[in-house]
Amino acid sequence: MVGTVLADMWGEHMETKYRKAAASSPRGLRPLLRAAPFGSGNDKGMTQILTEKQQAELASIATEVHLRPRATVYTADSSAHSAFIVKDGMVKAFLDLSRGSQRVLAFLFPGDVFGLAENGRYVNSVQTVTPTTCFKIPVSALTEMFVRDGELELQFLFKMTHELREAQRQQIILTHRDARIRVAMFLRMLQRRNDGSSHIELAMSRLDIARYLGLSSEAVSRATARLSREGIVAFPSLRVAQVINRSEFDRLTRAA
Amino acid sequence: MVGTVLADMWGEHMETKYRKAAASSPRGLRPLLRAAPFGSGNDKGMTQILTEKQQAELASIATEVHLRPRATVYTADSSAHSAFIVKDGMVKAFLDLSRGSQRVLAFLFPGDVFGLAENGRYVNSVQTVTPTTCFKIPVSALTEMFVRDGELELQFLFKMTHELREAQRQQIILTHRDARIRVAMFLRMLQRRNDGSSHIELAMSRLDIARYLGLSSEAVSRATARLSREGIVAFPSLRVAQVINRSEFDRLTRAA
DNA sequence: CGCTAGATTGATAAAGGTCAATCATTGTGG
DNA sequence: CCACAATGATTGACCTTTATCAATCTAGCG
Repeated sequence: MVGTVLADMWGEHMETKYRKAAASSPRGLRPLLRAAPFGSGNDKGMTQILTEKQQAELASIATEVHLRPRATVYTADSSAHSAFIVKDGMVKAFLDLSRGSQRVLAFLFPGDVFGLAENGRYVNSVQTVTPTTCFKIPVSALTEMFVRDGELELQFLFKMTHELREAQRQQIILTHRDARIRVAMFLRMLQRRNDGSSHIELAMSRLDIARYLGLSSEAVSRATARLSREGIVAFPSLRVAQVINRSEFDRLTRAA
Repeated sequence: MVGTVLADMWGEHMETKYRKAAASSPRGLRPLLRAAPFGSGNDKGMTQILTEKQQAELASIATEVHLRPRATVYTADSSAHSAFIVKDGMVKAFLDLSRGSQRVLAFLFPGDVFGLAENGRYVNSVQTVTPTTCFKIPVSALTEMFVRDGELELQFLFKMTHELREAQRQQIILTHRDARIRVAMFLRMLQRRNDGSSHIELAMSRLDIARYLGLSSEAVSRATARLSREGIVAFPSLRVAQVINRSEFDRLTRAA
């Protein structure tokens, strides 16, 4: 039954490749989680929070899934059997609203978790944006492991708390009327995701950015054009942003 | 040290009353959590998810805190030592932005958790709206308990996942341009919180609603006036809403 | 090298923000 | 108990900004 459902979603045209995660080389292919703990650790900000042992534990019940761009991982309301951790690439969580419009709720990067359902149903849909590798973990095995290993479970609690913060930051962005500010804050979010460099890779389309920021794609275009014209952010190509005027950029995005 | 910080926030003018939760009568005074589990339970939707034993465990490390309206529970960026569960009443989580404006991120009702920090700092501020009783739980004791009792921890994982969904629903609301729809969706959210009755109690001010919906208070006024004029929702008093035209109300709020 | 989906730019109209004034409600003090 | 003060809510006028529609341009990709 599970196989049937998965076959529907990851049909033959997807060219997905499965592999036991545990069978991989011990280091690079294990699940990682990016989040911040409750208490005050030595280092501030997000870091990898799993121990080697926890990674190995997870790997023992995880499967690696390789997906090409724009592949559907799952759709909202479908029966939920697995959770996922992004290993490499980028996916978007979204909902299709009534009249064909789409709202992007989150972009998920390596170390992010998605697919933790409610009442056995996924609450939103997830599609890949770039070529993506995910760890796929049966929810039943995961919850069993949680009960046995409270430390591992705690890492997931940190992670979900962290994702809640991200969603709340997104709320802040969405309440700003000015499209220029929304786009700038969005770029700052991507910047934080990476190393904080002024060079920002935009893996998603302008339309997906618009869907994420609650704007029309035209408004996003005009906002980027204006940021460029004002010498705050340069866009050397469609998929690259470069912060030019750091202080002005900070001023724009320092609304919170 | 903890006492010092708390004294700053809950000073003598607050008239707060402390009481060991465990010393209370066994039933009604224990912490409850409202959320949905990952898997498919028998009943859909939110329910109380803690067992009697788990409630007792929590109660053993919790303190009851009574707060009057508009009392500050904690402020953003302050040192975080305790998490909270709303027992009775209602609080708001918010952030004060640069030029005096305020964004309300969430309203928290009985069974909701707040105060799970990141890196030892609260990420937003929390104030009571109505007279409120909270269970106050030291984070250190809570995390220790988590490691011992994976089942209890799992309930908190459910809860935080559920709060993430709430935040994402809020994102959907915020992306709608029409103020009337935002207000209607907000009312529907409150409706779901309670028993789903067409009679909706509004504990918060219009201004707080505006801050939550990313609107001006004028826009909220106009939206409620229009809903009333159109015979969709009646407002018999400032703090009560009554859904009149159910089908039209559903149509407006059935954007997702 | 042309094709197609995505991105940009322009013009128009609708909707909410803002400023200002009035009304209502709550809480206080006489 | 009432009057008044103060805060919150509502309404109106005007203005800014974005959604929308439409046309053009660009970048990948076969």
